[in-house]
Amino acid sequence: MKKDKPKYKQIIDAAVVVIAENGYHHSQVSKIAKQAGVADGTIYLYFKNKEDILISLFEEKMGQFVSAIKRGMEHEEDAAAQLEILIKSHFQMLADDRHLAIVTQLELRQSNKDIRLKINKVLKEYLLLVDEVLHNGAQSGVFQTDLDIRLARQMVFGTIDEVATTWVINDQKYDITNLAAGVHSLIVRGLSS
Amino acid sequence: MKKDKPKYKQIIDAAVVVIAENGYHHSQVSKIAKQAGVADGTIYLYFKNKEDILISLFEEKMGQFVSAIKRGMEHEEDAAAQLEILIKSHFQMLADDRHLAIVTQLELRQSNKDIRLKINKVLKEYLLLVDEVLHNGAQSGVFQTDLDIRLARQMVFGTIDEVATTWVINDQKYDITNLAAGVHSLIVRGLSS
Amino acid sequence: MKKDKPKYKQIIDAAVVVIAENGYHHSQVSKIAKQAGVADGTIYLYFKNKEDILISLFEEKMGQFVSAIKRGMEHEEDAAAQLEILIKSHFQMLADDRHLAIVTQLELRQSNKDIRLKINKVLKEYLLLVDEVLHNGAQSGVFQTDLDIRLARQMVFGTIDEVATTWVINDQKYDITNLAAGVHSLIVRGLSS
Amino acid sequence: MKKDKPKYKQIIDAAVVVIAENGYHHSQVSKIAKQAGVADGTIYLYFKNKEDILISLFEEKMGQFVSAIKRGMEHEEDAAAQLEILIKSHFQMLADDRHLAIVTQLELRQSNKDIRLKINKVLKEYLLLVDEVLHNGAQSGVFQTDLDIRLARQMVFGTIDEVATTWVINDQKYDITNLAAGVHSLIVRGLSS
DNA sequence: TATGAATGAGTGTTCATTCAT
DNA sequence: GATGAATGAACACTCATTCAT
Repeated sequence: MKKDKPKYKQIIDAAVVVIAENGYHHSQVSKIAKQAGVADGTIYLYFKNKEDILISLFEEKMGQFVSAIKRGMEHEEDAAAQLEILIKSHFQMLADDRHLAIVTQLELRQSNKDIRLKINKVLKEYLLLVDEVLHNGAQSGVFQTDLDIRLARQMVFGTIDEVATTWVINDQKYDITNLAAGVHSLIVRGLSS
Repeated sequence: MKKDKPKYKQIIDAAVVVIAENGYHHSQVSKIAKQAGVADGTIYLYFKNKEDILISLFEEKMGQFVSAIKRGMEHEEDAAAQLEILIKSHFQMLADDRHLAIVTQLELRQSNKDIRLKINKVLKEYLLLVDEVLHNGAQSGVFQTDLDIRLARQMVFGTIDEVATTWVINDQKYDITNLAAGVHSLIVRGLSS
Repeated sequence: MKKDKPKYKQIIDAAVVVIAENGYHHSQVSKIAKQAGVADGTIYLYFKNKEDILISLFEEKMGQFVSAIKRGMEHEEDAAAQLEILIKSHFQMLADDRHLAIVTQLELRQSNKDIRLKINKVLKEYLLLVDEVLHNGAQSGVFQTDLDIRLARQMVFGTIDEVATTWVINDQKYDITNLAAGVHSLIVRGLSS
Repeated sequence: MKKDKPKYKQIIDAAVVVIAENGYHHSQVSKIAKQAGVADGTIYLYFKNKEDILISLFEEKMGQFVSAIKRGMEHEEDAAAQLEILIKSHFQMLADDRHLAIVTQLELRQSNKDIRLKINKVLKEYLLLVDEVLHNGAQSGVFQTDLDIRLARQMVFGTIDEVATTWVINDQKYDITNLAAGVHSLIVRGLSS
C-alpha cells in the first residue's frame, strides 16, 4: 500500500508546509517536491496528479481529526458534553498545527469546484459524527426532540468553521481554544435571554 | 461616473452568468466580453483588470443586498424579528438569482488572498448590520444582555452561509426560503430543549 | 497644406517631449494627443498613422537642422573650416534642445526597419551636405585629392553621431559643444602623430 | 553550466536566424523555439526571459568577437598595425555571418533602454580593447602623444559601426572586407592631404 | 474640423505532467 | 523505484486606429 510508505506522508507534510507558507496558487508541484526532498517525477509515483495531493492531504489529516474527536467523546454520553468535546477538540487541533489551520481554512478553498466536491466527501465523515451527537441529543431529550438534524448540523459546522476561519484570517493572534466554551454555549442555548 | 453607464452593469451581469456557468477558472475575459456583447478591450475601459470585475461585481450586488435588507428591517424594532427579516431576505435574494448564488457561495471563494481581502471589506458592511441587530437585541433584553457580539455574529453569519452553500452545492434543488424559519429558530433558541 | 496649420507643429512638438520623457515604447498616441491638447482622433487628421508622426518629426527637425548648417557655411569656402562649422552647428543644435537630442540619438532608433529606412531617406539631405564639403575639400586640395567620398562621409557622420550618442547616454552632463574642435581635428588629421 | 549545454547554443543560433529574417518585433519566442527544434517552454530552462536571449546572444557572439580580435593582435606591437587587424577582423566577422550582421547592426538596436544598457556593458570590453590600442599608439609615438583617448575611441568605433551599418542597410551587396584598408587609412591619417 | 468611446489582434510565460534513463 | 529535462497548452491585457456624432 502506497499510503504506508514513508514518502507518501513525507510529500503530504511537505504540501501542508508549502501551501501554508506560499498560498495555494504559488504552491507548484516542483516546490512541494523540493520541500519533500524528492524529484518532481516521484510525486507521480504516489499521487495521480496535483489534485490528488490535496485530496489525500485532506483525507489523511481529516481522518486523524475525526479519530481524535471520536476518541475524546468515547466515554461521554451526554450530547451537550459530547458537543463541547467536539468543539474543543476541533479548535485544539487547529491550534496545534498553524500550517494545517491555514491550509484547511483558507487555501484549500481556492481549489476548484471538482476538488471541493471531493473534499466535501471526505468531510462527510466529520459531519456524520456531528449528526450522531445531534441525534443522540434529540433522542435523549438534551436537545429539542423534533430537531431538524440537517439544519442543526449546518449551524454547528457553519459556526465552528466561521469562528476558525476568522481566527486564521486574523493571523491566529488570539487563543482560539478559549472560544470553545462561548461557541458551545451559543450553539446550545442560542441568542435568547 | 463609469458605474452609471449601461455597459458597466452589462459587463457585471455577463460576468455573473459566465462565472456561474463555467466556473471561475474557465471564465476568460474574452468569454465575459462576448456574453456582454462588447469587445475584449471594452472591458478595460470599465474595469482595471479581471480581478476588478470580480470585486466590482461583489460590491455592486452586495450593496443591493444590504440596502434591501435594511429596507426590509426599517419598520421593525424587535431584534428577533429583525433577524428573521435578515435571514429571509438573504435567502430570498439568493433564490431570486441562481447564477449570483453560485458565484457568491462557490466561485468567488476560489479567488486568491488579495481578492478575498477586498471582498471581505465589502462584506464588512453586511456584518456590521448583523452586529447592529445583535447589539439592539442585547440592549433591549431580547437576546442575552452579556452577549459576545463578535462570536454571536460569527454564529449567525456562519450558519446562514453554510446553509446557503449547502443549498448551492445540492444544485439549489429545494426551496431555500423554506429554511429561513428553521434557521432563525435555531439561531435564537439554540439546540436546547 | 496641413503642415502649415498650427496643430501640425503642435502635435510634433508634443511628440518630441513625450518620446524624450517616456521613451519610444511608452509613447502611446493617446499620450501625445493629450500633451498636444487634442483628441486622439485629431492626430489622424494630420498624420497617416503613428509612424508618420515619427517620420514627419524627423523631417521637420532635420530640415531646420540642414538649413541652419547651410546658413552657417554660406560665406565660408575652405572645406576644413566648413567642416568645423558643420560639426559645431550639429553639436550646438543638439545642446539647444535636450528633448530633441534624446529623441534623435536614442529613441528614434528603436523604431523598426521600415521607419528607419524612411528616416534614412530624410537623413540623405544631411549626408549630401557632408558629401559637398568633402568634394569641395578634395577638389581644392584641402583634403586628399583621391578621397573616397562615400567612406569619408561615413567616418564623418559615424564619428559625429557616436560622440552625440555617448553624450546623450551620459545624460548630457558635459558640454558637447566643447568637443567640436577635438572632433574636427581628429577627423581632419586622424590619429597620426 | 547551462551555457555549455548544446541547447543553449542551439537556441542562440536559432534566435540569430529568426531575428535576422523576421526583424526583432516579429520574432516571437515560439518562432525561435521552432527554429531551434525545441518546445517553447524549453527556452525558459536556458533563458530567464525573451530579453535574456538577446543579451546572451550578444554576450556570446561579442565574446567570440573580442577573443578573435585579441588573438589576431597577439604578435603585433605596432599600434597602427593593431588597429588594422582590429578593423579587418571586425569586418571579416560580420562578413562571415550575414544573419549576425543584421542582428547586431540593426535589430538589436530596436530593443528598449534596459536591454541597450546591458548590451552596452558587454560592448565595454570591446571598447576597452580599442582604448588599449590607442593608448599603446599614443605612448609609442605612433599616434599623437596627447591624444584624447575617449574622443579617439568614439571616432574609431563610430566610423567602424557606421560603415558596417551602411553595408547591412545596403543588403551586404558589396564586400565589406575590401573597405578595411580605406577605413584604417582614414582613421589614422584623417582627411588631410 | 474635432471628438473619444469602442474595437480586436497579438504574445510572453508558467507549470502540471511525461518518459527516457 | 527514482530522476529531472523537456513539453506545450492556455490567457490577460495594450494600444493604434476607426467612425458615429
